[in-house]
Amino acid sequence: MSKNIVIMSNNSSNEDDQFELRRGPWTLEEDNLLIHYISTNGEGRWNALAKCAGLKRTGKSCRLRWLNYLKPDIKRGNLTPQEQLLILELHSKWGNRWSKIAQHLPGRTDNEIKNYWRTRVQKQARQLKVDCNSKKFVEAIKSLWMPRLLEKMEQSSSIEKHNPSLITPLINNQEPYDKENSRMYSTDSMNMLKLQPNEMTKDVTIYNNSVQNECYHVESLSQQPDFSSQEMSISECEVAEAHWFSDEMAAASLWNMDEFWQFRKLGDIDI
DNA sequence: AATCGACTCAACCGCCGGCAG
DNA sequence: GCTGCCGGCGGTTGAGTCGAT
Repeated sequence: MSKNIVIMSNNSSNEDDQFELRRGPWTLEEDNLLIHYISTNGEGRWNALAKCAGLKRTGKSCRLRWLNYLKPDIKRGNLTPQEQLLILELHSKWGNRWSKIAQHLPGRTDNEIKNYWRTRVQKQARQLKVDCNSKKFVEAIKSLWMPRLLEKMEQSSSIEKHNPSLITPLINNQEPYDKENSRMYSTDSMNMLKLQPNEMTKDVTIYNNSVQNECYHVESLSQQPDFSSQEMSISECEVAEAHWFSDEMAAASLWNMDEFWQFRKLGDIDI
């Protein structure tokens, strides 16, 4: 028997109560069944839905497939800088509360955000030999990576002003803000101004952050710092981070924004 | 062209809380 | 109050893909 089929039983001798339960990847036919059923009957009551729709899947599996893949408003493709920034912001606030974070990224699922965090963010933490939940890593994010994302956002909005057609519609569709107070999230430590949602793609008043004026002498640096030492102060950490940023191997995989880290210019960050 | 390792992400698993009986 | 069911959530897995050698 295929490992993707499980015989389910409720301990009854009645053969009608036994059925094959499918597992693994969904077929197009199953997708169509689920979509069609939900479009006519709505979602919810997933176990009953699975049976009524004629799907040999658990209710959980149906729910997951619908919420993470089939739902019409699911947004596909890479996370925008805005979305990445928001994830970093919200994660520093709430930790691994993926569903809560996902509520503030329309069209993005908790699963997607979780995967992003595990594959992109945690990878960087591993390379730095630092716990991704540590204060040092959070500081590195806030003092270096978030500003980079903001710069990219500003760059995008600047390009948009001159040639709006170049900007992906995804950016314009973002509503990354707290619905309760209709203000975009911001990082106090970055002195970033609070923005109205519709300001996201307009001129962004960029934070006051020393990183902007940081001098990276990249040619003289080759070693990745060891962030694991608990004695290292935050300021030392920042210096070490600046050194680490010169490591193209490490930098190239940051946030899936490879082009970000190809700078080799002394005294400036050449995006 | 073949192999191998790293990476991605859809899907599953286990746990927990809410709720109805 | 107890029990069982269900939905939701976070953690984990593994098949598929891609790039390097």
